[in-house]
Amino acid sequence: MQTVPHTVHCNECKFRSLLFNNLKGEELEIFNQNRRDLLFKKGETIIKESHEITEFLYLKTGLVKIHKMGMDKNDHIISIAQPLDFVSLLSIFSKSIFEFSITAIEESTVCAINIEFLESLVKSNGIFALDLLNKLSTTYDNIINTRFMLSSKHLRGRIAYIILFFSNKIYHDNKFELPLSRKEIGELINMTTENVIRILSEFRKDGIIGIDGKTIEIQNEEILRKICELG
Amino acid sequence: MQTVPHTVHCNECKFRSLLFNNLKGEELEIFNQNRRDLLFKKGETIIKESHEITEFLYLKTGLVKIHKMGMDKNDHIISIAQPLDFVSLLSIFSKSIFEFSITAIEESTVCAINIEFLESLVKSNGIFALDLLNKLSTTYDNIINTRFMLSSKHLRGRIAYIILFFSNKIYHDNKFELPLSRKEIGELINMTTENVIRILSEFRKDGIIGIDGKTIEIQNEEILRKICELG
DNA sequence: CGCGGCTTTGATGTTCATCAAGTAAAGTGG
DNA sequence: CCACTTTACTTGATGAACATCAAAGCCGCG
Repeated sequence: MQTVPHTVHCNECKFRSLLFNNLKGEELEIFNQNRRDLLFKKGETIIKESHEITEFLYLKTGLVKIHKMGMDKNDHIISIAQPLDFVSLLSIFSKSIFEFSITAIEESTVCAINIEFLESLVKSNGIFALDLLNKLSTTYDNIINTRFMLSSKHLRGRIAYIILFFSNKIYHDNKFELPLSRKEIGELINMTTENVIRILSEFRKDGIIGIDGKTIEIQNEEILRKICELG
Repeated sequence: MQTVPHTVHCNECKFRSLLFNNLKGEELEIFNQNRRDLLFKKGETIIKESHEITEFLYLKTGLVKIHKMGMDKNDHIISIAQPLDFVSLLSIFSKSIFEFSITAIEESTVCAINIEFLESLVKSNGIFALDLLNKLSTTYDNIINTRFMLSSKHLRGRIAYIILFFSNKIYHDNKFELPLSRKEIGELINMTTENVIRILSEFRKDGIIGIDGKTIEIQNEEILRKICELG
């Protein structure tokens, strides 16, 4: 991790519209003084579960995984987050320690805001509070709905889902490089590494996708969608 | 469903300490005018998913299930909520329609507050907003953590968990009446009705629990805990 | 009284995890 | 830079966990 100089004042930040649009003048000035920018390389830990919460972080560029160690001592990935998802919002207002770990799966930059300052802002600016409630609720709903949907699918459906997820939601391209290892994909959609590989190979043999190492190319999105929906 | 007369003014409400402790005098008076009490019998629908959100509801007495229809056209129970869990808080700030259904599984009374009034309160009272954020975050965290834990357990572990859940968290008694059918238990912990029955019988044969219709009595909590933790 | 829903048990088959074993790739130290 | 270790990837064989199917008893309700 590396602290980087503020490239832009909050005034000019393109993420301002996200949540901080209602902050004006002096408020935004103080805001700018209570934040710092951080840079994480691929694989670096951004937040470690059970550590104390002192800052609220949000992702400006990159890609991260939200994960947690299960009782089986294996790691489980709860969600993948990209910019505009408010990654560390989770559990920030409910506990004094983080419930989840967050790790960069691509080089990521993060804006960190002092948590006490954020709380004082909620108290003094009602519209900001409402925006925050809205964003928080949406983030959680998405996680619950996704896990809910995945849990009623078979292996093939889950693999299809995750390929479509990276293609449509993250990279917006039929061809992309998987940011996760086969093992991590298993941790994300609840299956063994062997079966991740097996089903990817199966899809390749059936001409649904092309595989070259970590590069995936969707060759038949129609079928992939059907497998995702029915499987 | 039945609208019942206000039994007590918000001033005297024992649930005030939950969330509304910071409302004083006039604020609380207006609050009292913007709410109504509702009574639901066992089995009645409190909230239907995809319906418009006009009120924020919270449970004063009884027990409810939060559930949702899956793509498999089967119902899935996401969580069981009792008084002090803020049932309809979920998705209230993120969408204009409910994401989930809520159904009474025991006779329940609910306090309903106009949603626009609640929003105006968030805007004008920062401490109330912070309390709400806190409660919302806790509610969601609990759901995610519970589902997370259940998903890594085998059938026996899940059944053990649910028996302990009702015994320790809901009824505070070794002997209790299940508020759910075998089918609903399956919907809650993701297994078929037949397997719910099979494993309950197994536990009975092993002398871990006693079963008489819907009445369950825990006979060996030690073992049940071990099955829950290891299974 | 009979119908539908809930419960129970057994038999069967599918899905998936585990085990084993080998290849490829990627880091590590001399 | 090359031997060495480790980590990631891949495929097949086996068995366990679990869903599905079938059949029958039970109970509440119109």
